[in-house]
Amino acid sequence: MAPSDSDAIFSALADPTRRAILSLIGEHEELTAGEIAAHFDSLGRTAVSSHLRILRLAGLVAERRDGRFRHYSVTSTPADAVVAFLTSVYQNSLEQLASAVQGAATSEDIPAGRVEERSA
Amino acid sequence: MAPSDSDAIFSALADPTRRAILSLIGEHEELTAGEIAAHFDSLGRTAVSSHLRILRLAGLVAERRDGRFRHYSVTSTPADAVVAFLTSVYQNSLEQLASAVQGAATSEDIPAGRVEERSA
DNA sequence: ATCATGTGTGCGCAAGTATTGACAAGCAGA
DNA sequence: TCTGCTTGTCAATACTTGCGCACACATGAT
Repeated sequence: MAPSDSDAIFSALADPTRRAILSLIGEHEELTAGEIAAHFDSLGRTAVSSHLRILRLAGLVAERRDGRFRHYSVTSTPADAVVAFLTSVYQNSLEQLASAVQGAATSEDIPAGRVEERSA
Repeated sequence: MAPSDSDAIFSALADPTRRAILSLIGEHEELTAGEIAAHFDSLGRTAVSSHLRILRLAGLVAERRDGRFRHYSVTSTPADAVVAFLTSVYQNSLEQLASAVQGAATSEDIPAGRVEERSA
């Protein structure tokens, strides 16, 4: 199964910048590469593009081409691989995981606690 | 106290060998470093030890010293950082995430472990 | 044609990984 | 006690991977 390669997903998630990009996209519905690059102007466009490419190859984001723009959005399925791994390891703490997810899922789409990324 | 550094956790989870070690420990309650190294005899003891050290520093495993043995077990809380990130990104697909977790949470049988953070 | 958006490529630098050799800690036997 | 053996880690080395940057190219709008 190509879309859910655990290795690619976890590797992609390993980089804090990529997690920040993912969070940023998650906040909005769609974001262009330029918008993303503008948020991390400490990084060059090529760096952001590279991260986007890795995220895309891992199946974490989807690309929609609109003219010369490329809109990126988060995909819904990749979390499966992460959850699958978590369930295989943290069987004992799954209740907490389930409650955490449920607590967030019951509220429709409130901006759940922003994940605190590296505070450089 | 830093509630499990997201960066360290995701970095630790990035390596497939470490994920395999984590899964292996998760299957059993406790495993000694030698037991783990025996499972990956393609790796040397030092390599396994390094991975264990990284997992320990990330708070993913706990170490219990028993004579000259060191028993490793998975901790119960580290999933928090992963869940926090997942909820912040995949808000729209949380229902599916919740169902996936619930489906796997039905089989819990292990008493909760204790979180023992060892800082060097 | 000109400019803007976004990506691919090559290079340099940094971080991580596996191996070898050696060391500290602990148990068993004489 | 001391010696021998096992467990597990530390130190140093070499190899591989990955990130970020500068330049150039492809695509699309004016």
